[in-house]
Amino acid sequence: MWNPPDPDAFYAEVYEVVRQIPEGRVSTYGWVASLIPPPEGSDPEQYRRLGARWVGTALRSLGDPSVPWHRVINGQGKISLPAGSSSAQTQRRRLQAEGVAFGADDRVDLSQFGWPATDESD
DNA sequence: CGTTTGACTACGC
DNA sequence: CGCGTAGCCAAAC
Repeated sequence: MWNPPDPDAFYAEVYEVVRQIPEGRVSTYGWVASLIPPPEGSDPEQYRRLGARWVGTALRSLGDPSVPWHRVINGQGKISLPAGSSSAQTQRRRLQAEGVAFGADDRVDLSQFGWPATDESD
């Protein structure tokens, strides 16, 4: 089982990865967790699932404006924050300002705006 | 210091 | 494809 030796370090890596998200692109909690170097002996699948929560927890108490947290959404390609919340509206507006298109369900096409891009050559 | 919740995700129905 | 449940662990109360 994955036991984070340094939670602070994990959060720092989360912020680092989030900062690496280019403008006009979005990523998911699971992806961010996957991008972070997982400890040896831990299953990537398990790691991704668990990491997603730590990523969210890390961003929840995040107070660093230099981290583009608004580019981080859930695996459904939607803003995890409650629709109507000031944070959610700010996040969506910021993404739209960067060129990220939202669907009818307020969903973002990860195949197009998702980062890191897999299908797109980038 | 014990209890509850949570910026998630996968699986079952 | 939507809702409910299970799992994980740290932060908030």
